[in-house]
Amino acid sequence: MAGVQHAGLKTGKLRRSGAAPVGVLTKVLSIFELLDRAPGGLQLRSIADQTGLNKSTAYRFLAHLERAGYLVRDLTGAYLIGPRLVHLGANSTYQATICRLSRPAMEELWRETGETVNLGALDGTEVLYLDVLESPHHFRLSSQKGMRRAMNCTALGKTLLAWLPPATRDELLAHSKFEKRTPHSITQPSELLAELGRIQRRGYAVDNEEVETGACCVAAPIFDSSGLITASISVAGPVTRMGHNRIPAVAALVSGAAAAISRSLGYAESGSGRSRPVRTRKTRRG
Amino acid sequence: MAGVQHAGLKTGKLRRSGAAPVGVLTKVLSIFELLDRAPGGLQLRSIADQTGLNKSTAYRFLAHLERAGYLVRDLTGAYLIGPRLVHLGANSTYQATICRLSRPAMEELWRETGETVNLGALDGTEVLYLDVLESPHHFRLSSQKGMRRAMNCTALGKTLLAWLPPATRDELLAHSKFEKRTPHSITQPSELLAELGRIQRRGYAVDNEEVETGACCVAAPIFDSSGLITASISVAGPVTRMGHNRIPAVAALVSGAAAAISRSLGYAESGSGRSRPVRTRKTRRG
DNA sequence: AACTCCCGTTTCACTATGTGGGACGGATGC
DNA sequence: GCATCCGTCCCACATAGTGAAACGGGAGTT
Repeated sequence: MAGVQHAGLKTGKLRRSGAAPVGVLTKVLSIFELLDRAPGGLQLRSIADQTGLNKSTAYRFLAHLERAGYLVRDLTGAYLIGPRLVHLGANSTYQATICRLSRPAMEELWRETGETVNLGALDGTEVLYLDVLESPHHFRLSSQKGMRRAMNCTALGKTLLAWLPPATRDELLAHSKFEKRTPHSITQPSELLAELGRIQRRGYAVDNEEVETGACCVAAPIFDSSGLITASISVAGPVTRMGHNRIPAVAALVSGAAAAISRSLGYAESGSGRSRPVRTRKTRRG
Repeated sequence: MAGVQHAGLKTGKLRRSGAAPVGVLTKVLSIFELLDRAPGGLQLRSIADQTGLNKSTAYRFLAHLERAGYLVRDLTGAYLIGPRLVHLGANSTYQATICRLSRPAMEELWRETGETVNLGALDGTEVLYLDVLESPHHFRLSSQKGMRRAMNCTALGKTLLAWLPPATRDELLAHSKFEKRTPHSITQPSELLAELGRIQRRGYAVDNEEVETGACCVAAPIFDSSGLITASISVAGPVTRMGHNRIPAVAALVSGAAAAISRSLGYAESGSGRSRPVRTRKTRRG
């Protein structure tokens, strides 16, 4: 016990969701995240130091987690993320979760624009259409769930590429093939890279008759709680209804929907606080 | 203090960690595992019911986990495994962990047999060599880390196939091609299936000049804490040193090493405990 | 509208539970 | 030999977690 420390932040009542946090949980999650950042594993001592937990407390947690198969130890005694933790999300494909969480926003977008709404994610070197809501118009762009398309000529694909970490993106581009479906399709790598830069600066992607002559498409990125792009949402319609002057308005709606989905995935736009110290219990009378 | 006072056994020799379990952890992990088995998500009420937790308690945990990004909620309020949980093990590839944990057992096996020791895992439709310790003999079987081979003609591959869940195995076999590297290689699916049955009954796999004429290989399966096969370990040498009469002895050593690695991965051979009820705190009178 | 039922959320007094300083014993290194 | 450092274990203490009950609000029924 090192005296009273009120020195820390005295952020008043910033708590947005009601229930009080559980101390044990805060501590255990901080261990998870510490270990996630340490591929080589960590010893009890350094875990205790880096999380600010008491050595006994950390030990109790680690021992419990090890017995449960969530952590493993190597011969030096270092703790590593274990099999049970790695496989946790494996059953319910995460894509199904994204699909389900996106539904409300997709439906709202569908109502607002009256056009076909698509949800897509990266799958291998292609875009996989996770979900589609078709426009009620007779003249519409028809897609279907489960369909795949090349990255280079769709707004969904270009969006996914634009926000991918550079290293991942470059490796992906090296292995993917560029389709030329219309005269507008971008097939030059250098040209595509320039386009990705424009997209990122602008905040959304436009497919101007690049996949189908007469078709126009506007897409925005969806991020998860770790800040990585996990999916992309788009509105697609004939150029007759999606003229140049309508695109900014549609883009605003698509971006709004994408932001809403990101939020429900736990994405907090104020990309902040990497390492927050764990508050340990303090005796009341210091 | 009800319950845990003596923490059970006083066996100093067994490396079982003796720290008393943490109630909150037990409860939270039971929520994780419940949600992992429910791809469609679960409501607060049914989570509380199925884990035996009090509704308030479950709520507090769920709210905290949601705020931390470990869980997400769909519009009906159902809780789902969230992005942070899915990506937890993603940084340190799990294969690196297996490698590290296997080292001691591999080195012991290497000392005991004096032959080349291989560690392999399934990667796509092939065997990926995760680690290799080469025999000190001048006449030896040389392999290297990162190498890939077809499943059908290696002891490692046959082992991985033999213990795979049948559905996974069948799908895999349908998409993989069979190499015929020597006259002994098994290329008939029906013949391979029969061999897999023999392997599973026997407990280990033998490659008798199926990948290289004059080479012999003995492999055993490695399981993780969920009971799934995650890797395979083998000893490889020239038939001149690995004669038929030496194979049972080598197989015993390989199986021992495999079992040791499985144990360090959290595998408990007494395949039990699917659903244990969570012990909740009892009201005072009991 | 008014009533009912069923959830999720919040509250609050109580005490069982997690806590952490300290002790023990085994490695490793001067 | 002595000095460190580490993981493990112990135990009295008081705080943090607990859960019954109350609250609030949406959906269905009359």
